[in-house]
Amino acid sequence: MTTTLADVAARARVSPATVSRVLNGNYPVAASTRERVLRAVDELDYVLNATASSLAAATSDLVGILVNDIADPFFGIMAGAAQSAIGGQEGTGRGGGEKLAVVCNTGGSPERELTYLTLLQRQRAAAVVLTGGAVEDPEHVAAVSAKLAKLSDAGTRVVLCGRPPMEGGGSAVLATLSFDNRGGGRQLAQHLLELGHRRIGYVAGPEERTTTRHRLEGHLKALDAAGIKDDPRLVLHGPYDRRSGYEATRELLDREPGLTAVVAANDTVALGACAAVRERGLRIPEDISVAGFDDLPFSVDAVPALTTVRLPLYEAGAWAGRLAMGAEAPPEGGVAVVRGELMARASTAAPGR
Amino acid sequence: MTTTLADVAARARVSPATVSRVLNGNYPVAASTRERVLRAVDELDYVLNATASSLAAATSDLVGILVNDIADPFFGIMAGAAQSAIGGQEGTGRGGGEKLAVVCNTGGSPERELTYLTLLQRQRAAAVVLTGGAVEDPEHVAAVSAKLAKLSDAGTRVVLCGRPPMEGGGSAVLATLSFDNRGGGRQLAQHLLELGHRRIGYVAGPEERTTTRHRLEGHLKALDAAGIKDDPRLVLHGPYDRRSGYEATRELLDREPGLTAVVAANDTVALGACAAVRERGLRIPEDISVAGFDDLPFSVDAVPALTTVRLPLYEAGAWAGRLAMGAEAPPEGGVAVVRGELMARASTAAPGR
DNA sequence: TAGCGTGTAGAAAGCGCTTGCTATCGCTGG
DNA sequence: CCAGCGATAGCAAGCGCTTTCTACACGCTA
Repeated sequence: MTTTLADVAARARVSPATVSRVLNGNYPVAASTRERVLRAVDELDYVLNATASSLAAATSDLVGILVNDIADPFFGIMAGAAQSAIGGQEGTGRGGGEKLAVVCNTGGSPERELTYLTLLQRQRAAAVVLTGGAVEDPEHVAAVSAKLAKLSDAGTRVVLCGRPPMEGGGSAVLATLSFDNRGGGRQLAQHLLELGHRRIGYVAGPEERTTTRHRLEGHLKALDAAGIKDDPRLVLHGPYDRRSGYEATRELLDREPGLTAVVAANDTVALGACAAVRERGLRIPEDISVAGFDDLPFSVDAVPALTTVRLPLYEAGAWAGRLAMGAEAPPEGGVAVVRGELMARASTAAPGR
Repeated sequence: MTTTLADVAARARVSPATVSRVLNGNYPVAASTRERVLRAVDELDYVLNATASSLAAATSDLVGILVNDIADPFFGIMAGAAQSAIGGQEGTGRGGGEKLAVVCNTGGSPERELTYLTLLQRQRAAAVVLTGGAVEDPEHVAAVSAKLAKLSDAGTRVVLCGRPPMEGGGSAVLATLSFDNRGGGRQLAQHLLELGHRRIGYVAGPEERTTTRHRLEGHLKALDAAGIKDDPRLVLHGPYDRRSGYEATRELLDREPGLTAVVAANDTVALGACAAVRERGLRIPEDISVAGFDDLPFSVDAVPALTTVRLPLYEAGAWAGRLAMGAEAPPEGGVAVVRGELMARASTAAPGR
């Protein structure tokens, strides 16, 4: 059978209570006793039963990190950073302290998001981190809101990372780190406007997500401020993947021969856009400027290096992780806006024709 | 306070045992009673306490998926597929059946791999899936082996996906799905040889990983069979990222002016290689052929479309997921070799000079 | 020398659920 | 007409830990 606390206690000739206290290290135990217990633990190769601990102590060491797309580095970087911040606290944790940070892939599906939240609620998770833009369907928003309230009531710390603050039900959320997507979109558009572009195509993300909407709003606002009126023919929606950028850009190039620049919803989409531009025999940036968003690791390596908005994904993820651990006080008001930084690189230049 | 089974039982005017049986659905309960219970569950918004269930039933609904790099789509796709296969079993699971599939990012670090395995052992995980190449350090191999044996003894199903079979200690492993990396490397090299290439550079992955070694071995074996002797100057090691491909390729181009092809450890690395080639003003494939490995989604979209070896990552991940669920019998002998398929595309052609 | 704080260890009562066994009830067949 | 049986429901004993409260030595002080 599996060895239990009692086995260890018997071998160390102490009571189970003492073993528990040695392992959790939050109660004075004489050095000699401690050592005896530790030796017994080693000899028996004992591993604490986390389910029993959780039940008895009414706490859990599980931390859930929800992501929209686990195959997308945007989420991978944030999730990895959060996981490091959470898991990397102690090295020698014999029994206590160690959290189990796990990432759950919703695939962008609202139902799966709720399913995972319920599953984590069942586990009485210590914390939950929700990353990435939210779906804007009111019904779903309400359902998530209610779920988060329950979790929060049950003592689970809820942190949002790269997601806009919840309207209303925000009291359930410990902290929100939201990206300034609007501002980033604006900066990018302004950059292109300053270079002299006037006909700018925009390949947006999926229609119903907050991230998509905010980036696009920033873009359009900047154009508007420059006196360029919104032209729906120059905006195309699609998933956040390379193919979408490729196809939408071909379409844009067809629709608008006078196009001099394409802004993509993110860097991955931008790479697809580049491919489409090149395929037409057009040069970047001489004929068409291309810009992305996020500044993923490959973007600086692209040829030509991609102009984009740098989001501190790693830093934000790590911050979220620390907040989820309760290792750090939440920002003022519970909400922090994380700004992006324009990275003007070789893929954008003054229009050449 | 949080509502418990007993609260539900009281409201439905039945015993806790009956509520438990309704929720788990593995014992006959009269339809009328069931309905009464279900209504009470709904009214009280009751959520099962998974830690208590696990403790009492000595089973867990946690399934861990370990990956080397969560920001790499190679792992993201496998993990996502496994998670779907595991989580997508039931939709309406009121109480039972639902597994919590979670991914843990080791970052390629052997210590973190072991830490996660211990954490999962503590949770008495139902299953563990290890993905991706293993580190070859004998000490670490032994430690992992021992850990897996413990897990297996405790009833955790252990599945390897995209990882070579464990030597010796394989009895702890329920099933191994290993990629035919050697065969893939060979196919790629043969393809280039048939096109007429003789001076082929190779940008390999990190030195101590099985995946790296196997792909390289296949490559060298094919060259050897064609009478081309191993030239260490044409093989460079580096991490599995774009930058590595970029830098190594610059180096190869410098070292060997007669080079006509570059094979990269994987597609991401290949993209870096392409960038380096283009930067030199060389054309792909006219001047230099480039090939990758994995056939990640972006590879077919690259310009020119990347020649590579397609690994059925999604299928393998889903298979691993089903095995981890115990939903499917393991392959004959516990080991299945998953073969890759050569995708000859536009980035390779006969050498032109 | 009696009285007491201090430092450690143990006893035991749960934590919220599952499940083997028992009890009840309405029928059916000999 | 009653033993016997199938279908349900309840009882109660844990699952392996944590933690409160209690117990026991000491070594002091008054």
